[in-house]
Amino acid sequence: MARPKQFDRDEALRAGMRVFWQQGFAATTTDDLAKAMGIGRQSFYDTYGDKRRCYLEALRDYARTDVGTQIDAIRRAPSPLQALREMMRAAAAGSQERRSFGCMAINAMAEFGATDAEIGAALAPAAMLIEQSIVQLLREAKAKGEVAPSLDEQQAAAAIVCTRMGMTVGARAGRSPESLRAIAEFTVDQLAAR
Amino acid sequence: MARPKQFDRDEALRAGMRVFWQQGFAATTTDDLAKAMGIGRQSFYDTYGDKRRCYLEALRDYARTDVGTQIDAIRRAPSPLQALREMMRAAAAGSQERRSFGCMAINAMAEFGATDAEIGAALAPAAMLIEQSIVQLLREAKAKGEVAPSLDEQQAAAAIVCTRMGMTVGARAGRSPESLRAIAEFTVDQLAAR
DNA sequence: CTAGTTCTTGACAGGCGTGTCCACAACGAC
DNA sequence: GTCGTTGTGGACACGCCTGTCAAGAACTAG
Repeated sequence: MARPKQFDRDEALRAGMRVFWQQGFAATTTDDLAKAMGIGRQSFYDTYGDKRRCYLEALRDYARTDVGTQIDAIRRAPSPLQALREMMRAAAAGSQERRSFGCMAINAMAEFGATDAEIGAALAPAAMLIEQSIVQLLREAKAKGEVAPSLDEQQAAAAIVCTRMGMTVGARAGRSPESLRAIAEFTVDQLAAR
Repeated sequence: MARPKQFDRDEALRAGMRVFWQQGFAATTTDDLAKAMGIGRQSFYDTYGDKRRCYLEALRDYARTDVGTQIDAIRRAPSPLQALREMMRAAAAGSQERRSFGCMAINAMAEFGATDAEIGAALAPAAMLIEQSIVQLLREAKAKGEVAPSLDEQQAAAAIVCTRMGMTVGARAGRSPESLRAIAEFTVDQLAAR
């Protein structure tokens, strides 16, 4: 063994993640990253490989954390529909700054489209998991009579995911938290059984 | 008068627009643009100023055209709800390639967020117009009894806009046209009076 | 046909960004 | 304390990208 790193690898990665998240991949320079991470150029390359690998690692980490947070929130909710409501409300919550970041995964989709296989592979599992969780939630909601028995869970889940994505893009573009909140309530109310 | 330009200004701009649209601002080089436009470097700078101005001009043109197309489609529809349906279906239509482009305005929001005032100003009117058109559509739908009288048009319109944005991002990320189509139908069916 | 203006083409300057090299410093093991 | 190993900081090479320059070609007006 020899000299240990003077910074925490994961902590620095999270700092870099925020820069990528806000600015996107192409607009971010390695200088931006090293500065934000509080480390030197060489340490950056030694630790993360290069800009792209660092981005991919940050993106994977983001996706994992983000999904984890959402799944946790679902578990804590008292009922399936309430879980859904919290999930939608979350897109309207947080500080102005936090909302202006949007979602790193969505920003990545917009920046790269489906052209980049590695990035697609980093995002697909998370997207799948979220959507499947919502399907599951809707099944339970149906069993409890919280939504109409005729509801197609797959379709509904896909639509909800899209609405949430759109809310996040809207948040990044500056849509007001009141409006976002109203959208969240409206979307869930629409699902509620009548 | 002297030597006229050997290319059509608007046509070349549209070619450049497609490059920006697909790759985003930061990832596009002036060489990419000139090549795609079929013009020389100097002609590019003479005609459009610089990269950023060209982007702004393309974005404004995109927004205007896109809004125009959607408004036209609304006018042609036989009923308000049908107009809405067509609008949502449109996000699922087109070739694989076309869908993989997503929407340039949404890509711009994701790339720049609300930080860039000029870009925000280029997008805001179009976003407003679309959303207001949907509000109007919903009012008419309500008058005709196509949707429930209790519907809040503002909230509903905002939610629909978000869903549509999310569909477009999904399309860019590779979501299947069948799934997109199903989301479109589901969203409009949810609105229909019961 | 001539003159004046504008477009076009290729080259180029300057700056920025990425990734590497190297010398030195710091640390752990013995 | 010494040695071997590993992190750090500064400098640097190289390429790419943006925006400009200059010279020549093309066109219109008169």
